[in-house]
Amino acid sequence: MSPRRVTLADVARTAGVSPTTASLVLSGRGRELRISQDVEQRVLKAAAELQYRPNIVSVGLRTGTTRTIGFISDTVATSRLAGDMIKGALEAARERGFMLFIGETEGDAELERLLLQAMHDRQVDGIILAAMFTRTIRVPKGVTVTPAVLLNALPKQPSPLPSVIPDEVEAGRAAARALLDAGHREGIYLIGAGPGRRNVPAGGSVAAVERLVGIREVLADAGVKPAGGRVCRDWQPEHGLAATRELLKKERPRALICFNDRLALGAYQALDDFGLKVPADVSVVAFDDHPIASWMRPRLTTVALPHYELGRKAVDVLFTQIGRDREDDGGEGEVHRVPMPIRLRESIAPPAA
Amino acid sequence: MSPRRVTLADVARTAGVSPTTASLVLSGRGRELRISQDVEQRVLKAAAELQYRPNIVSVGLRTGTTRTIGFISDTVATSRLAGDMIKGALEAARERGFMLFIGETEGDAELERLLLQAMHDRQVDGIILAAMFTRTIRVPKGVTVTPAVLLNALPKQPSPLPSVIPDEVEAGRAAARALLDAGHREGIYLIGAGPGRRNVPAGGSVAAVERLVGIREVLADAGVKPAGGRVCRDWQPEHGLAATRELLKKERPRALICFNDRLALGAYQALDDFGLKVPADVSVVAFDDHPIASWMRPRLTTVALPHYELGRKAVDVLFTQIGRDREDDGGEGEVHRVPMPIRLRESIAPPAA
DNA sequence: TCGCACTGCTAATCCGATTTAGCAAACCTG
DNA sequence: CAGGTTTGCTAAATCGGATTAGCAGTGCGA
Repeated sequence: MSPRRVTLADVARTAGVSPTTASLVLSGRGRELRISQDVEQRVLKAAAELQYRPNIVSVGLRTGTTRTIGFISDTVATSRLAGDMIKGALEAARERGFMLFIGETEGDAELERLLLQAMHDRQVDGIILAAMFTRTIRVPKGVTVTPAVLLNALPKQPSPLPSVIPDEVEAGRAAARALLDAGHREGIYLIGAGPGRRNVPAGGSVAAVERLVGIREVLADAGVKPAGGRVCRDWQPEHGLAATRELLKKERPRALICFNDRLALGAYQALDDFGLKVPADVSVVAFDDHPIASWMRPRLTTVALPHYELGRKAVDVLFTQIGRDREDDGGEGEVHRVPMPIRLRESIAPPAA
Repeated sequence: MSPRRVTLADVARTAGVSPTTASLVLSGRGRELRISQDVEQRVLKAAAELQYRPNIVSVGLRTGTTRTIGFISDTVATSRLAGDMIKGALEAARERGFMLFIGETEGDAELERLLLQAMHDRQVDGIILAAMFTRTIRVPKGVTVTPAVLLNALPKQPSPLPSVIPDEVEAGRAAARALLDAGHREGIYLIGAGPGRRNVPAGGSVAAVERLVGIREVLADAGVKPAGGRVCRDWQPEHGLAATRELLKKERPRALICFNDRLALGAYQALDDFGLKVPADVSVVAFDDHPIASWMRPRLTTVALPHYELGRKAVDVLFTQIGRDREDDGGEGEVHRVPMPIRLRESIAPPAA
């Protein structure tokens, strides 16, 4: 062990005052409690010289606040997306002098319970419950004893917890608008879900439902109707490949709205198989802004999931919860929607004449 | 706030004993200190009924151990790779009842200092210093006051800290062996580094150096010499594309060893441009097992970076450090090498006759 | 019957801060 | 100059456990 941490008592001793006085000065309440300028200076000087830093564990025991928040997600590692959420949360927390505990449940309710316990045992000041893919989740009981926020998730049952989610409806609108802006009116097909409002994959994906709503709304407003669509059970490249191949056997699309970038990757392959060029023959727009989107040739225009911003926002919302005097815990939690910016790249062109 | 946490005093009261006795029983030292069976049972029963859980903050203050470890990396979010490392560390820690603080320095030494401070202030029991890309790092002073481990990194200056890194040399051997096993002897080109021992990109990438060593060793042992190689300044798809195009203008390779999967993605594109088929015309093997490796067509054979295992191993090593009585802190830190498994997929075939 | 060892438990202290209650000295005030 | 107020600081309690020192009560031998 190093030469032992410097404690408040050490500071008090070198300043020649009592620990009480030292504490008062260092917590900024010295003026208020009539500590003289002289003593104040001595304490400050001693603290600086000794490089005193309060022991947060001790403060935590006494005051109950540990300047720590718990971040529990269903999956951290599956994609870089979660990493960005964590990063956003991390930075927002750090700016306030807070640290993050992280935990991963892998969808296991028992593990979730254990993690929540472990965090409560460490007296976290608040908890962020994050989902990798936007979806509704069952809010575990025992979360509400502490300020908490749902991140990228909505409560399955009514709950007072606030949520932070991407604005998927607006994202759908943006994708559709991008095609309309390029002049597309016909031959617009959807890959992954649609064309009907109900044509969504099972599993309660919020993204599928809301993106579809936004797309249909903008198209309808422009008097355009999607020429067709394929629901994909899962949104992996192979499904995009299969669905697009299927489509190309019978139809000749002018534009594809793929429900995520991985589907679009498969769609590119299928288009290539049929000798169709992106974007000259077929325009493609997708969602997520996964790293592959900028590796694909031509680079894919896509509506980005703002993971970093979601993480930051969750911390912001959590802090307003912490700040609040938790009287008003009745009612439904607010839902905060974070904008999804469109990344215009090379996969959209005006329809060939 | 919930109905207040149950404390040891509560347990003692309902069991009708002193807090001391309750503490003794619950810490398992009851037998040793001659607490009667009867009392022991009463305490246990009371604890179970009240669902008592010790307040770790309090224990931390008294004993100095918080069942918490700090995980500081240069980048969390840039790739899913870090996510897997964190996941491995997370699970290994959880199995021992430990939680993880995470922090991200983004290469900023000042931020690193602040994070280390923040973690020390919270009395972490140990620290993992992780790098995203295997490399040598300057060990910040002040780390050694606590048990610590370098993850995916080697100390730049001599240091007593142990390191956990992927076994890149063996990975290089495995990649070369895979080609030899398929019957390749000629026209083997390296993309990203090589062919000479010194032909590595600037920046001190451990991966470049060690993979190259392993590749050259196995090839040399088989009496084979690489037909050529291209150093790529950065290992992104566009560099792989450019380097491979350059190569194909003059040469007709039979096999490519790409120094990572993203280079291989570019190489695939270049090969396609020249009308060459993988693996019929050219076999390709790479490193990392990035998610794209299994999305590429044909699916890429690659030597996997064992991020998950690296994370686990770092925690294991850290615990032996924590367990140790830190007398023997002289000498160099041990280096633990984690095997990199090869993922055989579809991108290697015997050379055409 | 006294002293001693042992058994079984508890009182008191400590970890490092915050916070409440209060005390001595200086200063007024009439 | 006694009595009250202010000023400026400190003692002591507290948070929730772990740990050390020690205290009754019993049994046993001399």
